[in-house]
Amino acid sequence: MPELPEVETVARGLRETILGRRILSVRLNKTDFIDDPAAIERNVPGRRIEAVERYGKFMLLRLSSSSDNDSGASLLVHLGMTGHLVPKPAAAPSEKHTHVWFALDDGRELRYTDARRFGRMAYLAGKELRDELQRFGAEPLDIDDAEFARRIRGRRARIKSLLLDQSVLRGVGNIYADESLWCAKIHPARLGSSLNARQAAALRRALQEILRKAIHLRGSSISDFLDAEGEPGNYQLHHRAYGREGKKCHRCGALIRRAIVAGRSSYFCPCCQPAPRGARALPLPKRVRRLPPNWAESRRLSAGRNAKGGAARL
DNA sequence: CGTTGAACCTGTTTGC
DNA sequence: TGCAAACAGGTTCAAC
Repeated sequence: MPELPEVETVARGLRETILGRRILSVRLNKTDFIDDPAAIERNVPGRRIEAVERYGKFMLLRLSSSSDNDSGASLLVHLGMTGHLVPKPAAAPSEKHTHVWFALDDGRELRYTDARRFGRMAYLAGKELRDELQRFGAEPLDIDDAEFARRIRGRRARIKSLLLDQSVLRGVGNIYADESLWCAKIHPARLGSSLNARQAAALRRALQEILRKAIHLRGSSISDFLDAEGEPGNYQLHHRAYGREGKKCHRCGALIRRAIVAGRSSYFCPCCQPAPRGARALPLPKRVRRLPPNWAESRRLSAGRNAKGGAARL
């Protein structure tokens, strides 16, 4: 589910709702997605949430230091594909697949729910934390043309693979990789080293514009993304490539195609995004893929929220 | 270096 | 209708 814009949306929401709260206690259900469950039970209770930051697709809950050398001690939360982190009144019934409850000092609980448990949670401080964060690449919203070109044009891997590689850029996932490649008219199977400076610059610009706009619209809700208020995002209404196999390209009218690149479904316009040698799209399916279950619901909410601009059609 | 496929786990959609 | 296969926005690891 969550890529950079979705995680940013959740982080902003939490910043407004739980900043400054003290965590009184922790309750755990399944723990196979937690690095060291005992470390959380031991270190988190009694701490205050002093900041909520996003780092790539991670959320960092910065905790007040309890004593010694644990300054900057943080709770790292990665939502995986189906994770939700939402504060609820302690009396509210817990959703299915809730695995962590942080009791707050105001009668609420910050709850982590994750059906697939592809997420990750860890308590990290000091060098452990620094080492963990160091593994990741540049922040996509901050990177400049020179740095972007350095990280992309020197590589022989496919551009799609590079965009998804968290040690190259932190926070880009399948949706925003495809959307920015469509916008910059670059085929996902192109090699990083095959892009000229102009194309790299166009891609960096497309990526940043799309991420900013997606954050503005509170992320994309394809099936089950919900922000920290339990609301879906609206950016899925602006997708130009992702999930649009067999539909018309908004630029040229050709039918959007799908191919597996870097092991992931990749959507592109065969006309605007010319394929490198050997890259082939999958045959178009007989029937267009069905819309995700809460599409109508998302559209309804977006209609209310963005009253002015007729929401783009899928 | 880079690619591919499998694995982690559950829910939903698709295809026969 | 029913059931099995395919698929899902993520990451990691082994094997080649």
